[in-house]
Amino acid sequence: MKNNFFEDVYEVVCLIPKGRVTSYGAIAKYLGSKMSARMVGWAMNAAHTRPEVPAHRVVNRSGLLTGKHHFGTPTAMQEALQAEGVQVVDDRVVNFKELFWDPQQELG
DNA sequence: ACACTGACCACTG
DNA sequence: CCAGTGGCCAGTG
Repeated sequence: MKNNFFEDVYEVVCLIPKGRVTSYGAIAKYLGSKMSARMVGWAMNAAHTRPEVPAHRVVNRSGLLTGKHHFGTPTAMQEALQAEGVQVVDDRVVNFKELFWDPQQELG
């Protein structure tokens, strides 16, 4: 695989603490100008090939579970989050602002 | 090489 | 709050 690209995204996603969430844009910023939020979303599509990647912890900038349709079932993402103690209502992370985990801030 | 798409984001009015 | 616009970069037909 020449796409290290994905590996960088996966690495950051795997670093997200349990019960916390982050956004595509935050990951993009952390990885640098080489990455854009759209690319992160695109990379997450390939995350299906990496079961170790907690893709459910990645939501859009408003805490909306935009990627839920890419999981096996429509409720898989929500249930995965709730299983970690993250409350989800109407496809949106409750208290998202508090649970938000910024890699740029937390890692360096 | 061209056009279109995509789990997005920020800015403007 | 909502709609429109531009940017981002790689994949696909």
